[in-house]
Amino acid sequence: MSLEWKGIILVSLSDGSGLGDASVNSIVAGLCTSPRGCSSVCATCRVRLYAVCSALGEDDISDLERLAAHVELSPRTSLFQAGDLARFVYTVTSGTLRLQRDLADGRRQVIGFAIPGDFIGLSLDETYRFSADALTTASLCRFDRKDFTSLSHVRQSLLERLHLAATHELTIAQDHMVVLGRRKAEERVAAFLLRWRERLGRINGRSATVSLPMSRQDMADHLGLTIETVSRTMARWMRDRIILDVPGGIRVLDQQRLSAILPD
Amino acid sequence: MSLEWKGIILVSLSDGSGLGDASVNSIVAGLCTSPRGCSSVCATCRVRLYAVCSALGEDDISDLERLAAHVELSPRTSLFQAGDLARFVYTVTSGTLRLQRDLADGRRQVIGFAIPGDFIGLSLDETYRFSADALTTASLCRFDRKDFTSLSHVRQSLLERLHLAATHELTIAQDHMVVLGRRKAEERVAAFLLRWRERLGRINGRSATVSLPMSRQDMADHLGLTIETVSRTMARWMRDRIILDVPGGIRVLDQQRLSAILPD
DNA sequence: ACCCTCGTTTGATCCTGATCAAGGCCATGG
DNA sequence: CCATGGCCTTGATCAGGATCAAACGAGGGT
Repeated sequence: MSLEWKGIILVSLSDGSGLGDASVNSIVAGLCTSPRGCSSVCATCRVRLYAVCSALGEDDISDLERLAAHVELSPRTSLFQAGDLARFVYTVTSGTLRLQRDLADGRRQVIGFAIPGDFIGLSLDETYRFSADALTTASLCRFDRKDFTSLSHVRQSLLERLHLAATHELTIAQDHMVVLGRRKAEERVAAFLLRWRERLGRINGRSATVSLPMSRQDMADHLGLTIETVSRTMARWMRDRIILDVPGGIRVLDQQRLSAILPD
Repeated sequence: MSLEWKGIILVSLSDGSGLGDASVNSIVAGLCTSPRGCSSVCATCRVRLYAVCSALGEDDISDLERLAAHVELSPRTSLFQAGDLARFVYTVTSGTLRLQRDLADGRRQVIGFAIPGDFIGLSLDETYRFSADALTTASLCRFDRKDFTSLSHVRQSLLERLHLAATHELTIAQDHMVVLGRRKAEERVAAFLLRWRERLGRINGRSATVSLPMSRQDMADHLGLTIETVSRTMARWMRDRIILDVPGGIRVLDQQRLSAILPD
């Protein structure tokens, strides 16, 4: 199977994301022979302390850096498709991606959304079990899966951090099972908004304004609902002044009532 | 919080499970000072090659064995409850357990079922996020969580195997999200039967007869359905000669048609 | 300005699976 | 022997959310 990188911009666009020249450097990191020169990339990385990379200190980070390639995606482009040969693993450094599985008849399940600091590509299989698509402009650190695995054998702290990430993902997945299996429509939407806000808060700082880079359809496919149900639910909350419609997201006006929708 | 071990039989009952005297020895494994004496326990363990223990060879297994305590549960007894202090991790050696989360208003989500070889207790939290209850008589190897973690720092292969288990669990959880989010009632039941059969086949050998130690209610709570829907669906399949009712389970008569229910 | 398109909202109706209710089966114990 | 209770099955009815349908509104292109 050929690995086509549809829509990937391999050269950083200096789009004001703050990475700027560092991103350009990172593209050639795999070829970089100067330890001093390479270290500037991870040194300026905004997610370094949240991502699996945090496992490695100043002294060891260059081992990882040598393996890293920088990837930029434009909105609506695919990082990989379910079934593709799983050659790479990724750390998201900016933007939001959608992870989904598709059934033969067109039904979709959005497994989750990946945001800065998230690790993508945990898999036992030789192929990816889901597709990953950029919802916004997104940048990622790309590692060859084999190299990354090898390094994790040498630097045990990296393996520990990887295991932590997997366990964390598992917890999230199990939480979501409860939502999908036993929550009513309104509760599902509330659960999503509250958790999404919480997640964003952990990287951006807590805010009443919650950006929603995904479409209503994406939310519906994540929550096992239809787009109409999601739309109606949120419209009702807007009438009730629980949330406010803002461009690119919503603002939580009444956290109390929103939380109260979710019996726990 | 006090740790009450409701219903746990600490002494093996020699119930014909094949562990017999070895189980009795394992209870005192934590105190055992003779390497020769202790090693007999893991040496005769039927799940050793499937479980996380497989990470350790003949030479290192005694390290793990020294930490192990053997636990037996009678049917309908609890191993731990959601919210309990997570002091231990477990490997199932025989029997079936039900893992579930409960909502305040009585709704339940069965996260999954644990069978021989499965590892229970992966968690970031200080407390368990779900309850674990025995459906049948069950035996488990119990490890102090701290000790187990420490050992995994020393014996890297154990950490690797643990990470493998977590990743495997994650894959299963994500598969189940698709079932809960996008499958119709009939497809959910079919998906469950087929996967359960597959799982049992991996440890017992493939068979048309599938034992179902869980109740209809458990299946319903696993699949996000009601007991009536599960019952009606299986009753229809029995009329259609797709499956046959046998005590304690079912027999698959027509694998073809059962698989065909699941568009993939 | 116009029309497209795409995502979203809103309304009307339908249907799958939930809920309510009753009865069957079988093990246990008096 | 029958009473009890747990679990399962089956039937009747209901309703939450899906489906069908139409209109809206914000870009973007001509």
